[in-house]
Amino acid sequence: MTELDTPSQILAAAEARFSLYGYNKTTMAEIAGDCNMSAANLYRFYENKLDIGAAMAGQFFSEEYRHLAKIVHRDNLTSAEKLEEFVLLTLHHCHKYFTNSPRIIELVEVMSVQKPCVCDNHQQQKIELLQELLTQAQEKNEFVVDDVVASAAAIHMAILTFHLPMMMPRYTFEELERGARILCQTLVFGLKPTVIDKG
Amino acid sequence: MTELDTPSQILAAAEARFSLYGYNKTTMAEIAGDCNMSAANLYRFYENKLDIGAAMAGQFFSEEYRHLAKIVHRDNLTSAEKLEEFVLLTLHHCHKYFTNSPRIIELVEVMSVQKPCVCDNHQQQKIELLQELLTQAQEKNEFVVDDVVASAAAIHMAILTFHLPMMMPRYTFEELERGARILCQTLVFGLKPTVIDKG
DNA sequence: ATACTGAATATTTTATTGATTATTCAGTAT
DNA sequence: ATACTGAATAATCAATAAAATATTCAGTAT
Repeated sequence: MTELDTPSQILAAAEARFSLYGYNKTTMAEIAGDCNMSAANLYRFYENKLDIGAAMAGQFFSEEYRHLAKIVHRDNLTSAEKLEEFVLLTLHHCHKYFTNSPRIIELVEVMSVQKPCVCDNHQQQKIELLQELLTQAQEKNEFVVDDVVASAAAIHMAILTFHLPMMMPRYTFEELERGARILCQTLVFGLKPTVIDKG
Repeated sequence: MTELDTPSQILAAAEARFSLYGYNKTTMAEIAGDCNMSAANLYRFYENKLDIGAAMAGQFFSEEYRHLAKIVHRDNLTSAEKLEEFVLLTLHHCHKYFTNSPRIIELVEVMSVQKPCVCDNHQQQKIELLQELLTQAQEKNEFVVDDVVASAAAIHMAILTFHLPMMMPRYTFEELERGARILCQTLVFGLKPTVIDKG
């Protein structure tokens, strides 16, 4: 068991409290107490409580990011499969935390209002993964993409429903999963019939 | 100038107040005063204040619906053009009210929490228009759609960004419009290259 | 009966206060 | 100097009281 440096120790204590009691109900004094230090000392390592929350949300987001990146970098999937896996993983991640960890959702909601850059960064990273996916697909001649940056942004807008916690209660999980699959199918194959030119 | 019946007169007075001062800041006494009647009398025509708000939101929604229906029923547009017009009109409507009429947005937000059926009905109507669009397209051999109901639901999920007021401040209008166009293009033509089978 | 009102009651909002919590800082220990 | 604390201050939250508002209803006028 390797020793944690003080910032990590603080973050671990905060994570335990935030997960169990929520961001708002956790006090700096409690986090400090768990670390056997005074509340004042926390400020030597984090600017304020919001920064501790941001650090934890950052970890949470980067966990999702690593999974998504893994999908994009796998070499045994077609681009179409990668896109679908990408969207379904996004949905599963969001749905899982929405149903099982209302405390984490609370943290994310606080951040999206009071520290939006944390969420914005995560969204931007996901857009960049989509760009990478499209660029790969372009190179393998699996997709034809005129403007990778613009298309990634558009796809990201389209799959918003599947990573907004507020959308989870509006649909059943099955509806969302079905919608995600059909949307991906449509994005890949299009609504137009495939032209078979026998000439 | 045709005389308004009492319910319409009340609704007109409420509309004026809600538009100018917002739903929450408008009192039943004020609406009644504008109609030269007592507050108690309003209850002979509407169950409560929420119902007056719902009636007004209903008008607001049905205005958008009429415009969208007009697009779906036009006969000089291809299905692809209809889909794009549909999404762009949705975006323009949302953006216009978000930027020019924060009071209307307030009303819609109150309804979405306290009388969600009003908003749900509107969404359902829009989904049905999309179903109609897809059915038409199917008949004209412009689109190939396996399951019209499921596809309409999926497309509706995908274009959510363009009718959620909360999304308006996250992007510039140009970004949203560009995203909407590219998304529609992608939904119609797909990301895959069109197969030209010369066999 | 129908259309309405004024006054009574119930509910919601707003303002006020006290208590809790976040944050700062002067100062102690090493 | 570096790591930390206790106590002071500032900001936020929770409980309450006061005011405003929504809603009901007994009753008046036509």
